[in-house]
Amino acid sequence: MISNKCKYAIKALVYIANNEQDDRPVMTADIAREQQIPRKFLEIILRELRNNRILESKRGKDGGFRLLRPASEINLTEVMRIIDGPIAMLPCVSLNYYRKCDECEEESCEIKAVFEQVRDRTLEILNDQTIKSLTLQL
Amino acid sequence: MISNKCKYAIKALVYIANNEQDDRPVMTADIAREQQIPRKFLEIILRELRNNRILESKRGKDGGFRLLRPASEINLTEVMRIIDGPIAMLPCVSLNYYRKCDECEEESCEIKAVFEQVRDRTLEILNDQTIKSLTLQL
DNA sequence: ATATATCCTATCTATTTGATAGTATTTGTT
DNA sequence: AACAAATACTATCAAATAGATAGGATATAT
Repeated sequence: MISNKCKYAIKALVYIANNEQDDRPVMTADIAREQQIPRKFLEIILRELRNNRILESKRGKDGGFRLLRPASEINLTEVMRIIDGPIAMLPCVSLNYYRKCDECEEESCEIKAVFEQVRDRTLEILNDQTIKSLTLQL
Repeated sequence: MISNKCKYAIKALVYIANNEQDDRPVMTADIAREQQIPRKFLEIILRELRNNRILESKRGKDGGFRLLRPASEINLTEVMRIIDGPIAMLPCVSLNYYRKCDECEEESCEIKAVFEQVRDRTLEILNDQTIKSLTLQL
C-alpha cells in the first residue's frame, strides 16, 4: 500500500499540472478544496515536494506552487520515492533504498528472486507514468 | 514493502516444507534457530497460520507444526494476505480488501488505472508461486 | 500598512510493527 | 503419578509511522 500522503502528493501534482495554463501559481487552499485533502497536511506535502525540486513556490499574495519542470518530466516513481521511500516489497531488493536483511544471506534467500520479478514488472509500469500522462486521462 | 512478520511467515513455511520428509512435526525452536527468527514472535506467526488453516499443530512432547495441505497448494498470495492484508497499492484497487477512498470518486480518479495495472502484473507473478515452488529454488 | 500566501516548529493521537514475559495446557515417556 | 517438553494463550511494551492540527514567522503584491 502507498500512504495517503503519497496519494495526496500525486493528486496535488496532477491538479497543479491541470491548472497552470496561466502564469499564476496554484494555491494550497484551492488544491485542498478541490481534491478534498486536509489543508495543513497538504502544506507539509507540497513543501516536501518543493524541497525535492519537484515544485517551486512563491510566498505572499498571489503566491502558490508551480511545477519546476514540465509535467512530462516528473516521473511517478520519483514522487513515490520522495514521499514513501522504497517501491520494492523487500529492502534487499530495492534499487534506491537497498538494505540487507538482518536474518538471511541473500545467496540462499528463497524469496528474493520472486520479489525481484515483482519489482521489475512494477517499475516497468510506473516508470512509464509521468504527471503529464496522468493528466491526460481526465 | 511486506512486513518482517510476513517474510518470517513465508520463510518458516518453506522451512517446514523442506523438513517434513519424516512424519515428525517441525518445532518452533528449530525454525527460529535455523532461520534466525525471534522465537516468541515466530510462535505468534505460526499460530496465526494454523488459525487460517495453513498449518496444523501438535502440542506436548514431539509436538510442532505441519503443513495442512501439500506445499504445492499453498499459494504465496494466500500467506501474504493472511499476514499483511492487501497486496494492492491502493485500497480502492484491492481485490480482497477493497475499500473506497474517502476523498475521491473512482470514476474520475486519475491514478486508479495505473495501480490496477500494477496489481494485475504483481498478482500474475505471485499467483504462480507456492511454498513448493519456493522450496525448489534451494 | 494590510491582506494573503507560504514557511516553520511543535505537538498530538491512533495504529502498526516487532517483539517479550509469564503462565496454562497438552502430550509422550518413565 | 510425575516429569519434561512442546504449543496455546494473555498481557504488555517500546518504537516507529501515519495522519494529521495549531500557531506564529516571514515574504510579497497592492
